[in-house]
Amino acid sequence: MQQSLKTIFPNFSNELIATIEENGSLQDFKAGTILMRTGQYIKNTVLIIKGKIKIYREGEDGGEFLMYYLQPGQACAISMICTAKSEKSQIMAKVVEDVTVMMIPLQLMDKWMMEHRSWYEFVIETYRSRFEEVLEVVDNIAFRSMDERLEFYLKRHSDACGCSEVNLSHQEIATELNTSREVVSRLLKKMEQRGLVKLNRNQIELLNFNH
Amino acid sequence: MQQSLKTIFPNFSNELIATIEENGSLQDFKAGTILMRTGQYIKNTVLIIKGKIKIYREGEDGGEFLMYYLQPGQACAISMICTAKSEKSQIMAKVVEDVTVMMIPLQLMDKWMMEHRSWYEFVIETYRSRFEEVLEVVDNIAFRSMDERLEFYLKRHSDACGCSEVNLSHQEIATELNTSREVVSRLLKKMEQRGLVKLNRNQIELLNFNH
DNA sequence: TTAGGTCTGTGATAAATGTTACTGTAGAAT
DNA sequence: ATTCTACAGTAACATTTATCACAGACCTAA
Repeated sequence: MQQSLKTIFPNFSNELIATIEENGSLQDFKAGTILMRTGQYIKNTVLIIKGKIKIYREGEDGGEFLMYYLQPGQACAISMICTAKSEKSQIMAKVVEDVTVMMIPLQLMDKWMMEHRSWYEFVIETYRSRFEEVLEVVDNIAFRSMDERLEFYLKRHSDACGCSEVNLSHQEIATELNTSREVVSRLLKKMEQRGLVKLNRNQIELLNFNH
Repeated sequence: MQQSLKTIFPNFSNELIATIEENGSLQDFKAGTILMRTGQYIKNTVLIIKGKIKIYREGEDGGEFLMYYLQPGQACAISMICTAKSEKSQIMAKVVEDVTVMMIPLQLMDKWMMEHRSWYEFVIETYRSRFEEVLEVVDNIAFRSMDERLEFYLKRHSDACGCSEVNLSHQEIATELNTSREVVSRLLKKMEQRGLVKLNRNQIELLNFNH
């Protein structure tokens, strides 16, 4: 286990890894599990060991707007930010591929900041990269039209899963972009005509996404 | 001066305040100054002592999308996040009301995190509140239509300036919402008919904004 | 006063997106 | 095989937003 933690978080010092193993608790969750809901109080910082998580912003009307993915070696920035004051979560986290996570009680998160340089740097880097990712999300919805956003969405999905097939229904995609299924269907059809994708049932093959 | 810094940043310890005064440099900028451009390297962390700054996300086509305001007692989260690694700025900062800022060299920002508990807490709280603010921006553009976004924009402006007059042209508002002047004019006209505002040249009076 | 600029209002039109309604197809369940 | 359901395609239409065109109001500078 020590070996694998070190592999996933190569920048952590050995003492930090030992401390994490001593104090953290390893937990598994199945795909589909909601790890965190908007408005819930946060009690742990979450490190992703294995699997994938999607982070959503929820609208009042029940929309689930996709913000970004969390992958092994990453951590939930919101959980880090909020733990300090045990604030409510501003986002919703859903497991999309069976995960193993390391749960770290909030008091330790704060304590380690002072004791472990590598933890401090990890936290700062997590803040930075998540902030940038959210800024990119703002770019997309503020400056781009739906067809560009759809392309970006598909590209990001393929980056995250490391494959060129998207196994999602048009409805699921529409929900995560906060638009309607018909719009997604139409735009995908146009992309197929442009030779960018091949459409099958419950699957979209990405063809020329070598941006 | 010590007195006034303590007033603006009440949570800072006395030692921290003394250290800031010793190492920081106080600078004034006129309204209209661009304090930071997208892509510039960041060399300082910026604390706002007096005045107001607007933070924008710039689009490739020259759009200037308003993210949030910075006010006395606050700091630029981006400058804090980026200084650690001397990264490029992802945003543009414009002075909208003559400011006095305290510039803090990036090495100190990092050093103080370990030495001053009140600085550490301030930085974490800055991250948290800015992150939340950006999430609210995402909400607006992802879930709301232009008329709601315009109302929110006006409300935020009046909150920031503490008055109920918005001295901006329709064109300026349109730019910051990334829409066109005509749309803003029309929506404002409708709001006037609903009794929410009174329209004058270069000025919008907010009437029933007691949300 | 006149000329030129900026700001605002508004109609006409275009384009993008959202909504409704209906169809057919594939696969699962019976 | 039949039925049921989720999924996908698409036409028709509504709404929202963007663009183009133009006119009048106001301000400033000559």
